[in-house]
Amino acid sequence: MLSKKTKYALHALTYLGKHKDEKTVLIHDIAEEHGISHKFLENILLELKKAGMLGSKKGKGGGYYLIKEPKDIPLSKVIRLLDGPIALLPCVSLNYYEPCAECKNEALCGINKVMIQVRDETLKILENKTLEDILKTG
Amino acid sequence: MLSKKTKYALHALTYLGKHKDEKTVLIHDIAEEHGISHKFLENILLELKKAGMLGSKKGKGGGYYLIKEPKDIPLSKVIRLLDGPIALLPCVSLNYYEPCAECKNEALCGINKVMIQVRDETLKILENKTLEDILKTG
DNA sequence: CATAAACCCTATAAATTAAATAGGGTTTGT
DNA sequence: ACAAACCCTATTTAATTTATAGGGTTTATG
Repeated sequence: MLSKKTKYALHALTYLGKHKDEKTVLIHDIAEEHGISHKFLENILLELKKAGMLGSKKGKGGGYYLIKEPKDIPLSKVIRLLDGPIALLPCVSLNYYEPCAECKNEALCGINKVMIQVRDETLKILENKTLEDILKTG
Repeated sequence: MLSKKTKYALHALTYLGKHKDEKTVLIHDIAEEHGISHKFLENILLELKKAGMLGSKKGKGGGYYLIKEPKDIPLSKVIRLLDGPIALLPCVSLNYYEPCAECKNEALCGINKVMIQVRDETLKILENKTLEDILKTG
């Protein structure tokens, strides 16, 4: 399951996508709309900003805004950023690889092999679903 | 990512699959092979047994054994049993449904809609990969 | 140019979940 | 009878997630 961080991030991105015509959107408004803690959401928006998905404007009248087209924000990117690996095991993660302690020889491990296949097929799904899909479906 | 419980369960099932010709296999042997705590693994094997994937024989000379064909043990079943939902959000889980607190109207939620699609495609993968795939690939 | 609005940043605390341990009970082959 | 091995439940520990706290910096506006 996705963490609340990722879930909140998706809600925030959706909110920003729906208010694309406005210059900026306040943290406060997103937090209130979904009943999320303002401060918790703030941390999440900062991470999204650092990752290059959002822009922001400081000072009075400031706020956040999307700096990418919704179709260019795949779920895989949001999930990786806030939740970490998409792979089911560390030994098959592309971005967060670590060997598995209980596995003596990865090259001979059938679990490893199958999980690589699962990872590749899962990635196909999560790289193809984007914020645009969320916006048009909602 | 999968919990250690699920990972250990997969290793145990794989071990049992590889030793299908022997009548029973000891917890101890599986635990030692993979450097897993005997007691922790014991709890996992009990769960697998209650779920109907394993049989066991008590007393001296006893142990565990597979009671299903490896092809009839899909990853989805093992993951659901030990890790819970496969869906990425509680509001789209088939087996562990719960509404999302931050979502006012599920019927109008684009995140919900997209996650249903992700769930269905993910299930296709995890229901089709079975212990047999692990055994033949290893 | 003072003020208030709003984002920026880091650290810490609280809550929850996962992982491991403990300790005995029951069954069964020899 | 005895020891090997599974069975069961509860508790403890560790790790992670979630949330809070507290100030810092920037900027529009009157």
